[in-house]
Amino acid sequence: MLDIAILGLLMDRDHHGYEIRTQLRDRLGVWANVSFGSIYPALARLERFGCVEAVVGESSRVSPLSTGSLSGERASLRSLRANPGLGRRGRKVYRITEKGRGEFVTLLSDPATLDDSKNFSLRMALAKYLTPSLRVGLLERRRADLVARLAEVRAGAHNEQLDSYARSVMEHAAKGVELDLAWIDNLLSTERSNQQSFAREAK
Amino acid sequence: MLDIAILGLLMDRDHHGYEIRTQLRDRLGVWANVSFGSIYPALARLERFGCVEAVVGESSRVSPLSTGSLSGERASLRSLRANPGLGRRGRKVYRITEKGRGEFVTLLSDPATLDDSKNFSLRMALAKYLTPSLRVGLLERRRADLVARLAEVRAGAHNEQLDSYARSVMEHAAKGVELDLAWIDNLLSTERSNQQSFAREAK
DNA sequence: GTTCGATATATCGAACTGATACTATATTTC
DNA sequence: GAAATATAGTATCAGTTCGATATATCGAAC
Repeated sequence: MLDIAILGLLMDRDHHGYEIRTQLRDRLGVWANVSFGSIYPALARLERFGCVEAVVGESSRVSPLSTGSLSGERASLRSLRANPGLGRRGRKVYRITEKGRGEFVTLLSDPATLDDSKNFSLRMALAKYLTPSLRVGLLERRRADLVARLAEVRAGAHNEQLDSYARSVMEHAAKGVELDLAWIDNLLSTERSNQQSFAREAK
Repeated sequence: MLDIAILGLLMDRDHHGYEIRTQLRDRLGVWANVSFGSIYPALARLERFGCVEAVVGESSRVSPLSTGSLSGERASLRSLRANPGLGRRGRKVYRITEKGRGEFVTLLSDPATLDDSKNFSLRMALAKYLTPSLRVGLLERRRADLVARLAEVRAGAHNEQLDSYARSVMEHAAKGVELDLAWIDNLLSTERSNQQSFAREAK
C-alpha cells in the first residue's frame, strides 16, 4: 500500500524519504503521519525491484568540486520550496523508473484489497492516473463495501445490550460510513456527467 | 491495542477466539474484520503474561466421560447464543484473570498513543470502565489532536496544485474530522452535564 | 453423497508502527 | 559569540498486525 503512495508521489517529481512523509500528510490526506520505519524499507524494497532509483549528484557537501552541478542543484532545491531552510543533510533523492511507472498503474488498477478506508482514499487521491472506466469500477466496488458495512454498524447500533458509550461509538461509526457513502455517490455522479459531456463532444 | 479490546470483551464474559472477532465487529464497531493472525497471537501473549487463562472443561468431545460437566457445558453454551449451531470444533474459551483486570484498566487509562481514530473509538467503546475524570481527559486530548489534524487537512484542501481528485480526498478528510469533532463535543457536553447533575445530587 | 457455507484454531511471511539513535544546519536565547 | 533548541534528514529494531493459507467439523442444500 505504501508502495502505491510512494510511486504516486514520484510520478509527479523526484522526492527524498523525509519529503515523502510530509507529502503523504499534506497531499494525499490519508495518513496523518507515516513512520520512517515504513518509508525507508519501502524505498529500499522498490529500489530492489527496480521501480525507483536513487538520483546521483544529490549528495550535497561530499563533492564541493563540481560547483556547476552544485549550484544547479541549489537552484532546483530553491524552486522546490519557496521558503528558506533547504536540505540540511545529504539527502537521497529517488526517481521513478519506467518499470516503476508500469508497476504503479498495475497496482493502482488492481481491484484486490481496497476494503479499508485508507486504501480507498489513497487510490482516489491518485485517480487522475486511472482511466474513467477503472475509476467508476473502483467507486462502485467501494460503494458496495460501504453499504455492507453500514448494515453491520447500524445493526450494532441497535443492539440493546450495548452501554451508552459503546452505542455512541457504533452510531458515530454509522455516520462516518454515511458520510463516506455520500462522498462516493457525489464522485460517481460527477464521473458519469463527465462521461456524458464527453459523449456529447464525440457526437 | 488488540490487547485492550480483548480484555475489554473478557471483562463482560468469557470468550473464545472466533467469537472475539465477531464481537469486535458487532460490539466495538472499530474493526470491520480483525485477522486471526492478530487474535490468536494476542491471546497467547495475554496468557503468557497471566492476564487471561484458558477455561478448562470446555474442550468438548475429548472427554465424553464426565457427562455431568458436559451437559453443564452444553447448557452454558446454549445460554450463550440463542440460535442453534454452536461450537463445531473444540473451542478454547478464555477468562480474564485478576491481573488482567488490573492491566486492562491501566492500559485503558494510559493516555499514551491514542492518536489514531481506531484507538480512540476503541477506548470510547470501553469508556464505562473509566472514571468520569479520565473520560473527560481522554476526550479533551482527542479534541486537541483533531483540531490540529483539521488545520492540516484544511490547508491541504486549499492547496492549489492539487488535482480535483486529490482535493476531493482532502475535503472529504476534512469533513470526516469535522464529524469526529462534533461527536467529541457532544460527548464532552454530555459528560459535563452528568457531572453537574451529580454535583446537584451531592448538594 | 457431496459440495457449500459457517464455525473454529492455528501459523507464516511481509508490512507497518513507535521508539530510538545518529548527524547536520538554522534560529533563538543568554 | 556560545549554547541551547528546533528542524531536517537517514536509518534500524522489536513488537504488532495483516492477508493468505491449512486444517477440521457440522448443517443444509443440491
